[in-house]
Amino acid sequence: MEGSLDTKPRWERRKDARPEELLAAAVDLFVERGFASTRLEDVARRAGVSKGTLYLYYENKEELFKAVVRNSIVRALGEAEDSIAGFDGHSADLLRILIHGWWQRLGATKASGIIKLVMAEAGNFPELAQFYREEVIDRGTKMISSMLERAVASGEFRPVDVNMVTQVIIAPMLMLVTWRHSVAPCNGSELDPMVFLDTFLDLTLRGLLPADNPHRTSSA
Amino acid sequence: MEGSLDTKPRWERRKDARPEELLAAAVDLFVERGFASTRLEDVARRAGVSKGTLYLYYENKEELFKAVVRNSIVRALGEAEDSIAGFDGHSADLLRILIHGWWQRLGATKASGIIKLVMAEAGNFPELAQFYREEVIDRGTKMISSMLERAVASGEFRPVDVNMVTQVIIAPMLMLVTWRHSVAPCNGSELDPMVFLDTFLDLTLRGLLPADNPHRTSSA
Amino acid sequence: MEGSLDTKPRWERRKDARPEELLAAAVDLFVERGFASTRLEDVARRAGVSKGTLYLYYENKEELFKAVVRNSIVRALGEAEDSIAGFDGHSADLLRILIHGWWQRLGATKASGIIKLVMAEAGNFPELAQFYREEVIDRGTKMISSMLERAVASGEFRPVDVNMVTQVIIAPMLMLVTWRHSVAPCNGSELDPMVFLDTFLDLTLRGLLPADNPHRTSSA
Amino acid sequence: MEGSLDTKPRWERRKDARPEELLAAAVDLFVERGFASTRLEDVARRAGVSKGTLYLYYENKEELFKAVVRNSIVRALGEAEDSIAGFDGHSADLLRILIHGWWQRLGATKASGIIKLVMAEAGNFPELAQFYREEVIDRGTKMISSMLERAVASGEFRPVDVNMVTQVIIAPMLMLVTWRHSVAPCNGSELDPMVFLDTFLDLTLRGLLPADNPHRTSSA
DNA sequence: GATGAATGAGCGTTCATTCAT
DNA sequence: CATGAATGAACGCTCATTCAT
Repeated sequence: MEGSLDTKPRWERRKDARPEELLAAAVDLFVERGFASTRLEDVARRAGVSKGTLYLYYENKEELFKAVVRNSIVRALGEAEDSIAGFDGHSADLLRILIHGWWQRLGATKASGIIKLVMAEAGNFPELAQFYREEVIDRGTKMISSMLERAVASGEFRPVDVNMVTQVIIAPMLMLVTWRHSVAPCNGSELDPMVFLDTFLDLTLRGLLPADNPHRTSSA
Repeated sequence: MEGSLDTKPRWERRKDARPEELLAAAVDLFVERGFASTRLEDVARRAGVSKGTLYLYYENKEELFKAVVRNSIVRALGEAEDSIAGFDGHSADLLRILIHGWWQRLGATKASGIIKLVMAEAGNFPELAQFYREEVIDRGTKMISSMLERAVASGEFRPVDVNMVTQVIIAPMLMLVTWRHSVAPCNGSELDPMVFLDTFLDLTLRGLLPADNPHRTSSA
Repeated sequence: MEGSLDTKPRWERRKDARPEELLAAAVDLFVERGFASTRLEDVARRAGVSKGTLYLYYENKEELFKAVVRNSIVRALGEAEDSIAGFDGHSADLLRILIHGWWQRLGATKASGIIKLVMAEAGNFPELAQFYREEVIDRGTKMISSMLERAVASGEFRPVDVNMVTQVIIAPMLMLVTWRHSVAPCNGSELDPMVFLDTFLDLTLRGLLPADNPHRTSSA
Repeated sequence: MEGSLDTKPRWERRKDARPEELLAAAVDLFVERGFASTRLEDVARRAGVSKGTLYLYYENKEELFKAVVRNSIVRALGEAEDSIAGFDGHSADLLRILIHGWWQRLGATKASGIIKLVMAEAGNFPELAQFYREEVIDRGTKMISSMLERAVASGEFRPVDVNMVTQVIIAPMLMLVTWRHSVAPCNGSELDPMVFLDTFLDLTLRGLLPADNPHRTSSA
């Protein structure tokens, strides 16, 4: 029964897999070496193909990088948006879910290195900076802002400066990423991400929720 | 009176100034473009000398970078060490002085971009990473740790896990740098550094000082 | 009645048509972009086949180009030879027929771009140059020369330096092609080909025909 | 006395010579192989330098080509303009001087291959096409047109369609170039350029000059 | 026969580094 | 000391050609 679902010749099945294989190799190297210092030939070799093959799937280095971003960060953003849309409960719990989901889907994965990389190198590659701003920053910011607005409007959260709080929420995630990829490797220091995020959540929710709200503790 | 301090002919003073001029040009460009993307020709041009001259003073790109680091971060570290050695007062005040001094001498200056740069690119340049670890990280860590140890030994601070607290103290400084150079430019967001650092100091000292210690408030 | 002429199944007729379709696509692109700059992938795509298929019909790029030349210029040359062989009249009229036929079958068609292309690029592709010399230049020259010799021998034309006159006859045709493909597009200038060719014919025949020959005017 | 005029160190004299050496190598190869097929490494090697050196003098391949054009065709155009400005005589003689000057300064030199090259390849390099149109075609056309206008206004030449005649004058020069670089090498044929140009001049001037003008014959 | 994925040699361009002057 | 011309290795990208299916 399963075999009947895939009647393609082997090389065609390979072709379907290629983009994924190339992206996998690309994330690894981009994270290891940064955008500028990653050689496409190395990406190709790590994916087990020749340099030319890479160009069958991605127009150039920047497009490859965009694909990596779309395949990790943008995808996770979409999933987060979906989980917001489908969520039916208190916004405090939604915020907890988002932050934890971010950690599991991005923060803890190799892809988080991409976030650090963009912070480090976007300045030198204006087209990438624009792409990242449009497809990640703007969209992510909007997602959190509108969630906050809804929560404020419904009275779940106290009236706050939504844009400011959005920044406050994003900050510790970037912090964690910086830590993992820049500080820890230089430093050997430890920082338990879950403890850090939960501390942050408790603190922030204490500020966002109206007084004496039972959602204050994560055990709620 | 002034002339007696510098009897060299002008061109020789110029010669003595060269390294400084080169370093000034180099910081600017390293901070603007990162290590890999900075072209030595641009550094030389900005310093008003030829490319070859640069090599008279610095063996190669990495040595130039090291010199930049020594001239800013390492120098500031030395000054901090001196101010510790010469300090005669309560360790809580010393910590305040160190943090504020860091902000004034490094955090608020262009050189803070170097810190971010190292976090971003050190991975690609192992020799730089090693240099930075030895001359900045290890030394800075040791400085803070020994200060803490002394304070704990003297009873000024409660007994704490010194290594852990060292990390806790370093973190917000890195945070601030990351914010200024990576987040703010992508984000337009604001973060008042002094407020941030003071908040951190109050919070941390509250944890470090024995109960009911008058040094708890910065006005003490 | 029509069906009886072609009893093959449709796909097989398609197969027979492939070479023609490929050649058609190839002329277009060679003329548009030149030999070196034409990508075989584009030729294949324009013919509606895959790149690999092209290689089933033509060994490589040069062979494809040769086929294009054979299918246009060489074929026209053959037809011209036939029309000479089958011609029964005065050589002056034959020359008129040849020149006009050349214009209709080649000069006015896309294939004339191939002539220009050879003039422009043959230098870079020695094998093509040799092929073109053997199959076009030598043969065309011989055709005209022998026609002239016959006409001189028969007394239709005055005794002339046959090789020289051959060049004189070829020149305006190349001129016209150069004009259409190299000068006009840079220049917006016009040049009525028929007027040009007729002027040339009148002029040349005036020189070739014995005095007071009634064939001097094209209306004869 | 002469030595005192050149006190530069040898390598500096070399530097002054480099552009010329590079241009010389470049004309040769561009004419031999065309624009697209000429490898910059070959140009460099022929000039006796490394590939990188070429880029010290010319930003890229197109700029190198433009420099070649400026150094030959555009320069000759300027000289022609000067000789028009400084000319004091009958326009028929001026036209003769221009045509003969063109042959000596361009037509008979290697640079004439550049003209052919542009006709052949400009289509594939839009920026080059634009450059050539602006700096050569437009300027050259304007030069001839205004000369004709002046001659017509002064009554030296009969009233004619100036733009049309301009094309008529340019045509045989392009013809000659095509002949030398495209036809002759394929053909072994000969065409005495001076005879060709003089024939053209006599013919054209016969059409331009008022009846019974003594300037009709070049011996005038 | 037909496909199209894969290859790899080749070229334009950049830039840290050297060295004759 | 200072110069800046010269080098050459490196890398992004292209495309004719091959070959497993």
